[in-house]
Amino acid sequence: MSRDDRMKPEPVPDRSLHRRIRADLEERILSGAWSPGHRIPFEHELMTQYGCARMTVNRVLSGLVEAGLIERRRRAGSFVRRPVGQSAVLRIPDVKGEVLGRGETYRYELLSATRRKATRADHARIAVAVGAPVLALACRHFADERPHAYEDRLIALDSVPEAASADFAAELPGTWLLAHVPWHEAEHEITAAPADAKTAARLDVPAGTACLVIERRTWRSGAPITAVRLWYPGDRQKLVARFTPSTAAGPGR
Amino acid sequence: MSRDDRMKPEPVPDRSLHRRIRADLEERILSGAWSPGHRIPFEHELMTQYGCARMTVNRVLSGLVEAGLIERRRRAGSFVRRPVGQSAVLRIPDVKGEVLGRGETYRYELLSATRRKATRADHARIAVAVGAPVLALACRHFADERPHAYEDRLIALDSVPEAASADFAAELPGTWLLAHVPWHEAEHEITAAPADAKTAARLDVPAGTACLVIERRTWRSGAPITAVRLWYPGDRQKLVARFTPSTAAGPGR
DNA sequence: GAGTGGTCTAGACCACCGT
DNA sequence: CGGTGGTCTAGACCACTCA
Repeated sequence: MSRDDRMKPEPVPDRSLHRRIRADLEERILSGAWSPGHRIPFEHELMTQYGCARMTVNRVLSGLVEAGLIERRRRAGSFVRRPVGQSAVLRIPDVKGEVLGRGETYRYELLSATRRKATRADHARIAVAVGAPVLALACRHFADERPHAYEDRLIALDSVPEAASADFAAELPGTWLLAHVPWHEAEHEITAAPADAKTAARLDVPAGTACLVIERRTWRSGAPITAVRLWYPGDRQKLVARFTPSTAAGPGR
Repeated sequence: MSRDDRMKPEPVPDRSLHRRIRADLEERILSGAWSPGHRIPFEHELMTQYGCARMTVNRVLSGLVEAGLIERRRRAGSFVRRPVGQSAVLRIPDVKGEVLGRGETYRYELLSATRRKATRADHARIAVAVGAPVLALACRHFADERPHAYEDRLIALDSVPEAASADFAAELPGTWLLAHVPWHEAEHEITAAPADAKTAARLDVPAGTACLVIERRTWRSGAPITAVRLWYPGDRQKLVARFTPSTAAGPGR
């Protein structure tokens, strides 16, 4: 209404209208112009401002809710949320890709592959039934011919029986699993630990070296798939996580 | 059409219709019933299946795109995406909340607060102009009266001049900043490192102890706000990240 | 009671792209 | 060319909640 001609969707002036509205509102929130607690305009006000239907602004505002930037209360209005504590989107690196990405040569070595029955320790690690068949793998990742990471992996064969016949000397277990088990839920646990003698030897560092240890457990439809523990000498590996409010975890979702 | 009575939105049968459709589709994708590359039904097919308007299924499918679960191509259809490598939503714990959450007592101690001009090292750390005023803080967090974390923080006073007069002996710097600098972008860097002699003494652990080190840099509208480095004895702290495809980073967004 | 957001409809026009 | 998704409209009814 207030703008020139908004009857035709315009051949993407910058982007679509709802994207421009979204960007506008995000900018105001991120810059602090609208600080936490601020009540942002009602849908019908934004409707008038942008000369569009309510559905359009509603879609934008719903998106902001999902992104955790605002919260909405009936009868009251929409409000800028207080920054969500500290959450971040972390990229857990794919070892091979990460090494190659730094321009170093990559090599992978399978140290051992053992098929056995799950122990009590295995159960504690990944909740696979004690006695169920598992495949235990140990391998090393090299960057420029220096040991870069040591990988200790368990695969639940009940969930992924095909893994028993896969050739993990030729193919990376992680890659193979990703290709054979489409979607999954995962949990990552990140700690620092001193390398024990055996691990230190495998990584070619002094025993006790501070290592970054990433343990990843993977399920599919609740069934355990794999657990993998990656040891990186601390000075060799960094994890980087970026936080922007729009990537932050939403409210309760 | 195929369902009983879909004229009235029904008083939330389970949830709203679009949520149920969303859950249905997610389930099929997550379970692997629709594996990567699978073409999911066209909008008009879903429309018929659920007896709703195209706008409704479109909203669901757009959401799945944003969540990174599917990709859509005009004329071709919508397809299940290959799992995104390894990304996860990580909760960087608020030290105080995390300690209290475990039922331990929490105490905070400010060791030093120094106002000075930014050095070259400060610039490298947080890109504050050399010579600009900064506030350097050192503090300790105690859990059950044992040192739990050592915090080394830098605040750019050009960006947050009020920080100069804040009483950081009484209030946690992180909390204070969160309340005074509404939204921000942040970057986290997670590494493992052996504790140097000074840090080890502050944490009351032997020198060389493997520590989890989290460095967080925060900006607001591109201007540096603060950088904080947290040292946790490795056996004392774990970071946990959960990955579910719907929280995974989307395609290009 | 009145005003807000939550949801949904039944259309519509367009851009794009594969055949 | 035809069919797909991308976007938008102008309504509508409802639930909730505050005054």
